[in-house]
Amino acid sequence: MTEARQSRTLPFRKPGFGHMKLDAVDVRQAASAADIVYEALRKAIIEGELAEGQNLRQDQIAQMFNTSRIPVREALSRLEQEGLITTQRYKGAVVAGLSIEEIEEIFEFRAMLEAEVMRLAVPNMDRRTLDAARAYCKEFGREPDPAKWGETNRRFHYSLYEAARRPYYLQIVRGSLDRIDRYLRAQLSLTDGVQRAKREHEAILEACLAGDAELASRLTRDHVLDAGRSLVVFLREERS
Amino acid sequence: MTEARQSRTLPFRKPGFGHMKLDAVDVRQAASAADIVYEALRKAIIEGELAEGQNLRQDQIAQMFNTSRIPVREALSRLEQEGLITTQRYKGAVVAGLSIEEIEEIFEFRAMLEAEVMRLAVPNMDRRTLDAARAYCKEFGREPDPAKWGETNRRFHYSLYEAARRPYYLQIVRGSLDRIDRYLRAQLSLTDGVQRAKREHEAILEACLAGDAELASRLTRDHVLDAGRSLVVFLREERS
DNA sequence: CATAGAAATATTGGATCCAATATACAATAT
DNA sequence: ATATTGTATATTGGATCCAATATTTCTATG
Repeated sequence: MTEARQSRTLPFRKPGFGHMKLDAVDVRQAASAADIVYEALRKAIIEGELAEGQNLRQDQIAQMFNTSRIPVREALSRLEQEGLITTQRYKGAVVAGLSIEEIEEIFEFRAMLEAEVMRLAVPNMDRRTLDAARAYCKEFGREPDPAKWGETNRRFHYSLYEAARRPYYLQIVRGSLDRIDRYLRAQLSLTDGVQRAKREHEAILEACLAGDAELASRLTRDHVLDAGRSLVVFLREERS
Repeated sequence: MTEARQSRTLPFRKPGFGHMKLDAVDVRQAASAADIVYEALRKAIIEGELAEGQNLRQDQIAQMFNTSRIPVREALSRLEQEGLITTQRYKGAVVAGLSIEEIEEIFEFRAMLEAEVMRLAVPNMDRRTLDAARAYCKEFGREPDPAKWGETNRRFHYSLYEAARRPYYLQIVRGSLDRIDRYLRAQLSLTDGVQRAKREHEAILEACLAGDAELASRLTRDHVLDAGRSLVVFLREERS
């Protein structure tokens, strides 16, 4: 709910009201019912709370949110556009599953994309960015709860990527990460992935601190590819 | 309409009916009203028939398609997810405009992405792909109607990119191209862009025929960056 | 008992209706 | 005249209703 509103809330300051110390919120961008349902479903799918193949009944979801099916349908159509669910006419929506080939392709894509974003980011990294990244890196290393690894992992990477100042790139990063986040979380939880991820994060951070864009980029690429390979091994085992 | 249905139609063949030569369509995936509205609006926006900032009244659109506002709203929410329109609660939707900075960023992104796709595609190009690409290349060179340049341009590039056999990459290519296609069309029509594009297409095709992935990739990158630079010059002139 | 067909039920897609909000414009006050 | 308030209209967001389709259950029949 808060998240939904935040996602539509921009810094807001109408001119001529400087004297009114009224921490005002731009009401025009308050979250609609559809926004709330969309954010909640997206989160649940990304975090793996809804299993792939799980049916999403409009009526049931509407009742859970105390609303009608209309906002639910709008949320579902957005999720489908994003690739997180698939729908069949008159049959309904299910949480999208990915084949191993699709997962491999998305990891390959992410490796390329995030390496490039990192290359663009390093030259813009200031003290504050690096401090924040260091904090998130430590947080990831210390986090004992596997359920939170996905989230802290994402925060660490984003804190660095933001320095690239490329909103469009980041939007694509978000989309591609959304699609495979569930699997990544499973891999972190169920293998030795965290130890390795931790070491790789530290190496990436080091390269950023040293201002070595080329190295940071290459390490990011390898980091993503490593996770992908490890995940694919894991899935081939699981799915056979 | 046809396009809408196509986008949901996958190769379909029920077993046990091999003798029935009845080019059957999977009715389950027939286009819904929302699909039709979505495809039509998307096409109109991409081709620049709807000017940026143009507002999209639900009722008006619904009447144009002889339907109610419900499918229109679903189409609009998909378009917003894709970034082709922006909406404000209780105020409605308008065709999204891009700042010059945003346009530059998307071109930079495309240059990276399409160069990579080309690198991956070249090793898989067979005779048929190359013949098709050659035909599209000629078609682009011969096309006298500026309104069709955008379309033929896209066909040429896609025919090569498809060899990469990377559906996810292609989906992202489509999304990024959708966002700036309008401007690209304007640039092709209103500058000497076509002549240059034609030469560059031929060079790219040559590299593909020679099987030189690295060269084809670099030429693709430069091709996109050239178009972007030329467009930005044009827009800075126009918008000042 | 197994199975094909029919009836009943559930679910989605779309139309219509109502409420919330925005916009345009008139009325009023300073 | 200008600014502010109130009112009418337009538009969107959401609820409810109906039609189209899918799924399940029941029944008849071999």
